[in-house]
Amino acid sequence: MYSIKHLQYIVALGRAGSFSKAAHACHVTQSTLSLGVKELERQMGVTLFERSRKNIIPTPAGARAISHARDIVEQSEMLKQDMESLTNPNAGPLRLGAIPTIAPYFLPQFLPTVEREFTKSSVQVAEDPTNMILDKVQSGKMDLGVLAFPVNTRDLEYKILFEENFVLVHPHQVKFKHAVDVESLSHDDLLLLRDGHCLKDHVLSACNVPQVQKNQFFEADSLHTLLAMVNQGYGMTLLPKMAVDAGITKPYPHIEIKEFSGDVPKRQIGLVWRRADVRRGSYLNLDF
Amino acid sequence: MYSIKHLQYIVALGRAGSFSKAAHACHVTQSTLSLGVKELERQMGVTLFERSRKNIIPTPAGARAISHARDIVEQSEMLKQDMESLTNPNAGPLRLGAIPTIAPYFLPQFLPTVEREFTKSSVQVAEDPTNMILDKVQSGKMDLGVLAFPVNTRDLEYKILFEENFVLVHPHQVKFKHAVDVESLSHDDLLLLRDGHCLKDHVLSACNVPQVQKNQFFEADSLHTLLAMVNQGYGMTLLPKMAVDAGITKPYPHIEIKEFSGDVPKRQIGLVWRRADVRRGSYLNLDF
DNA sequence: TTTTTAACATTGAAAAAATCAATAGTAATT
DNA sequence: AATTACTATTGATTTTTTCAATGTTAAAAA
Repeated sequence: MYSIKHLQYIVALGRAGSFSKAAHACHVTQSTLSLGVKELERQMGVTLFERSRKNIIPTPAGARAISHARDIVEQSEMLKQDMESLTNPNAGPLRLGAIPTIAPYFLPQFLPTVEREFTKSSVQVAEDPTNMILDKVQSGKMDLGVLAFPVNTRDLEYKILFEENFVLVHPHQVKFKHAVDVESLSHDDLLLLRDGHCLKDHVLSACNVPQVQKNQFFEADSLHTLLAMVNQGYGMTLLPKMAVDAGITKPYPHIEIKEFSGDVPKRQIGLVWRRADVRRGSYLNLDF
Repeated sequence: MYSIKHLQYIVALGRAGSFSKAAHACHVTQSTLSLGVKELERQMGVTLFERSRKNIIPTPAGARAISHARDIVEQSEMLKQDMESLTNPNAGPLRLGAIPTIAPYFLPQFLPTVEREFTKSSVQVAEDPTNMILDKVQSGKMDLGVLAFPVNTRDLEYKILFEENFVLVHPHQVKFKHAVDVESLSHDDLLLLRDGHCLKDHVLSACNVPQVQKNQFFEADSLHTLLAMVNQGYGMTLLPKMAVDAGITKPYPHIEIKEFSGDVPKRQIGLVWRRADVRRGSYLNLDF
């Protein structure tokens, strides 16, 4: 493989038309440049320059080589500049992923914080289910995941940002006289998301229902579907308070919200990333 | 300056996702590749890869670097291939120049010979006066010149191809009873090309006219102008026989051609090139 | 837990390459 | 014939590259 230094030599020699001048331009001695050019000619198996006392003229092959060499040297300069602009490890795009039951309500509030920490980065956001996020972060296709905990983070590092309370969402006609307690809820009336959504697991766990016991027929794929069902009186569900605060229940007139008393069911929202990520320190700085 | 070899290492590492696999792909040991990548990171002042046992993932800067590196390595491969296709020194364009009083009549016959010798080259032809050709050949802007001799070839090498006789071109009304002799010509009736055309010098020299003596009023810039004047009866001129054979006098009805007897005036046609030109050997092969 | 395995990092020695200063050689010029 | 202005070559020195062997570490297996 050729040496970029040698390629610089022939570019300079083509420009200067003299070994000594070219050597001076390259800040090396004439013998060094002579040897460098000779070595390139040996490697290429081609004479690159006609030598005479008067002037040094590229052969046809030399002219081609110089033109290639110019490109290569230029690209190498660009690479150098590019790297200089990236000495801050926080430079470069930050690929962020969040689960669907968090993204719409949490990200609008959280992104400004992220952008404050990553001023040199463009933030790219993707919405994916928990396992997809874990896969992508682990494989390097994504940098930072926003997840609901508890979750098995495999060998990723994580940080809890805050706790998120659940609230009860029930149809108008169902009446609760006083405060509601998790224990008093009928498990059979619970409407839940489809398998794979971590919200389902977290709700079941919050209500102390063993995963195996529940085998319900109805499975929604989004909170809106869930709410529409509640609105029709088919049952009730637990929602993250944050989603309710964001107004997700507004379109459903027959719905009522009730906060839990006593042992409030909750889940945690947090971040995951690769332990070895160069931006690890900045992830740890992120708070909410 | 970065080493292309090292750039190959990071491309391979980005592809393989493992130091040992990348090292194997590059036919070096793992430690060599590790050191190479480390050295690049030192030179760039940036961490290029997240290292962990599981997988090696490019940092944002690393991804940029790899993309540049791929380009550079690829260009270097192209350069190598290009040079391999040019190991024959006769490859590459052959830039040929001929003087205007030769080009139209001689080149059509001569070019096939040239192309037989330079099968790997495209031949580029330019028409220039003698001194321009000498300048261009000397400075490397042109490779091979076709000139009329004698001429001062400076430090260029040359080769005579053949001798070219002059013929007399005179108006119809001027009668020559027998054979014409150079000595018998009236110098005052000679029509000549403008200064700078070597044909003028050669004709004058062929007719034994000292350069200083002639100070004529009329100076043409092409053979056609000259012939038109002869056709009108303004005088006579000498033309290369080759031009006449090519039919240059056909359009002029009042013109007559007469070959010289005795000491026929003539000039030589030949080639010039730089002594150091890699294709010198092939130039010497050219014959006519 | 302990062992094993499969990585990457580090080390030290040896080989290869790059560099320079000095010198030789060579056309062209004085 | 001497001088000048080049490029080529040489030999010593320094730097770089490379490898084999070893160290280290985290995950997987026993």
